[in-house]
Amino acid sequence: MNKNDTTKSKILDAAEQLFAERGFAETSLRTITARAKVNLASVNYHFGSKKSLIQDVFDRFLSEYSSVLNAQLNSLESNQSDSLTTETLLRALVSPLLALEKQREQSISIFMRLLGRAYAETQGHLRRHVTDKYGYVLVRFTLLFQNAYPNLSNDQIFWRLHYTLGSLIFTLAGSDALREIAEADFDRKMAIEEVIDEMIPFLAAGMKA
Amino acid sequence: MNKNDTTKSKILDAAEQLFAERGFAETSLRTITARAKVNLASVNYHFGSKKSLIQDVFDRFLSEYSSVLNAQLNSLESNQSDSLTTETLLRALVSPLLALEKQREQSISIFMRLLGRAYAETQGHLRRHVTDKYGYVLVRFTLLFQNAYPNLSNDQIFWRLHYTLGSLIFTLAGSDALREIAEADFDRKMAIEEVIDEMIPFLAAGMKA
DNA sequence: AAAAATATCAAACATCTGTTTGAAACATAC
DNA sequence: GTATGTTTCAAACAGATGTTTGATATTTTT
Repeated sequence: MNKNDTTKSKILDAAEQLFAERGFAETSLRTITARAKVNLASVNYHFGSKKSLIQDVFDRFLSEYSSVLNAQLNSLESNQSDSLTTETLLRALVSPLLALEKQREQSISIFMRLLGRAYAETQGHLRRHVTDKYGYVLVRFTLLFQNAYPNLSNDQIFWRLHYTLGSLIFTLAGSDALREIAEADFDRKMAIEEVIDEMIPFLAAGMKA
Repeated sequence: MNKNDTTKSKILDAAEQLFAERGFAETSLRTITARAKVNLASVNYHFGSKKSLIQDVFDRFLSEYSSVLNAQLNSLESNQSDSLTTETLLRALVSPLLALEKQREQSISIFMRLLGRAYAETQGHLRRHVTDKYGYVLVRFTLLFQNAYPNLSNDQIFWRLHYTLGSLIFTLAGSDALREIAEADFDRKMAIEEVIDEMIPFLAAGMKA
């Protein structure tokens, strides 16, 4: 059987999409199993509980993302001896998302809405799980920026990085809706790549301010 | 009886805080009425339904916010004949939040998490309600920026404004948690005003990029 | 091919959800 | 002070939720 057609991954696919669309609490296991065309009980059989399913959805996405990102940072570090430019670093942050989009044939906004939701779950199990398991990616990124901007203080780097993440997550999470509004106003539907191309100079200018 | 001690406003207060902390679906009417120390049935008596309660929570916050913001923009427009600086406009956007924080003795992050949640509710009744009723504030803001940057195209203004909103909402929504992390790293707890003072140059540089 | 382990299924379970009800308490008007 | 309208309250309601069960089917191992 194809690896993407197992009951387990059919559930993950359906859950990922529905969680991004509606949120965690607003998505029932019955809705998930209906879309995945599997039996209701199979969620608890394969994942144990809804909580674990949510974490597994994030694990699948974040492990794919951070492995591509880490590879990208490795090659950047080895090819360039001196410090990297802001634009290059920001592209390294975003491009794994575009790669994932192509590979999975799924909008970036799905992933970003998931991330945004994890972020909003300030008190929940999810935020702890994500930061425990993938916080090192953010740390690595912080170090690269500290290297690129030796004249900025550490807490300035820290905060500017979060301003940047806010822009990225927020804009990309709403990019589908925003692009529709923009289309109505300006008679042209932008590609997601164009939105990103517009955003990176904006963010780079802020980082350098 | 004090206007803030009515059953209705006790429910609004409790709901506002709980919605921001946990989300809408994750907050039951029983949790709300327990914290507000009122009877369960009083929510449906005073608000009709949970849906209406959610909308009323937003209406209370957004009408207070946008009335202060509009007043601020009015006085800015009348005092300065030529176009306004980015920094001034951004301060006008944020300062009503600081005023609300003082007046209500409640963290800004509560309001911002509420806004972020409304934003995440891409398909729900709430997003429509908010944009229908308060979208004009955003339009007014867009026009001011178009005036300040006549050389930028309209869709550039549109997108940069959304990058800015993303940074603002995301950072301020997580400001409590972020300030705690920053405190552990740098041995100093920043005031929310300091975070904003750091953020405005960042955003202004992006707008001007 | 028999045996063992794994996976699927329909049905039931207990619990929690928003909402409604009808009576009681309270406030206001005449 | 009685009558009228408004608000509070405990209890019940119907429906949805995550989870468990035990039987059946499927796959893997021997």
